[in-house]
Amino acid sequence: MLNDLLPGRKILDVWSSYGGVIHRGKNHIKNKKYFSQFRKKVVGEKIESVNRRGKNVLIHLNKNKTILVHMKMTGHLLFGKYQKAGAETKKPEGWEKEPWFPIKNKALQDPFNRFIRLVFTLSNGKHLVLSDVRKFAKVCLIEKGEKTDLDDLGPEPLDKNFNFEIFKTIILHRPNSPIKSVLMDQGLIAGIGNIYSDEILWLSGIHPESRVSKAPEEKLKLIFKNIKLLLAKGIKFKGDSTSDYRNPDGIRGAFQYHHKVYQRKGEKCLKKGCGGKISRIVVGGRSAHFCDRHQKKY
DNA sequence: TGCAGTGTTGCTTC
DNA sequence: CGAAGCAACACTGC
Repeated sequence: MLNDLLPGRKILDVWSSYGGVIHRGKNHIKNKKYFSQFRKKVVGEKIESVNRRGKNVLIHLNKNKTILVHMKMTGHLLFGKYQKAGAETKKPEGWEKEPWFPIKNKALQDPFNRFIRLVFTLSNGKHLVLSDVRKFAKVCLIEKGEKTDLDDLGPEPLDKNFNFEIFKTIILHRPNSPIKSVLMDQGLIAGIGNIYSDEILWLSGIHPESRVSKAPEEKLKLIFKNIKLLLAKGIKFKGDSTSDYRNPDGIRGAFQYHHKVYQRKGEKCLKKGCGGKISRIVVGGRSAHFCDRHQKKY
């Protein structure tokens, strides 16, 4: 979607609401002065293309520079016409926390889009903004040859070359770990988060705490198949807006309407004829939802 | 009212 | 090496 909107536009200016939204190098190093360095390097550049690696959005500029955006829990990128409040301008109600607000666009005026921490002013009167309630999101500039977080990511699960044998080899590097933690380890496989791991394991009929090496081959095959299936479904429905996530046009994704287990604690299992109930436990520090009947623990 | 919970990840400690 | 616990942060819902 951003790849339809951004390429060809020039970055005219960058604004941020707090020092620290811009990070540098590997491992999340924060420093207020990085913002001015970042701004100097990207202003005047033209956006060539946009793509994704794992959970990172990559905005490629000319001269071998790439802006990396990781939205973490509550970040989302929005695109449209925005205005910065001044002495004369009046903001919509509820938008007092940050100075930027969208002009004449109902979807962008969604209350979950209020937390505008970073603004790229683009050519032709449009803006790319980052809304992020919890301020976990991270943005950094990658210059050619620099080491980045991307170097540590596992393969893309939707890549045609990512086959069952590769999957099996990768996850068996952590034979005694719970399967859910392994699926969510970005260094093993890139891009699977908490919601998708729960949904993958429900569909595969395997308990989130199952040890990788104990799971039978046919279960691993099922998990492999369902990773591809559910990530593709997530993309098809334009993401999951259980919480605050919005698409670049400000509109909700629809994957939340297709949850079978995530956040269904205490409700009936939706698998035909199962009759089980959904439980919630903590695995690897994250909430894990599963059916107490048809998800087998190995 | 207080506290658990939250599309995530990195650091510290053991 | 790996696992657990905590930290970053702000808000919602029970």
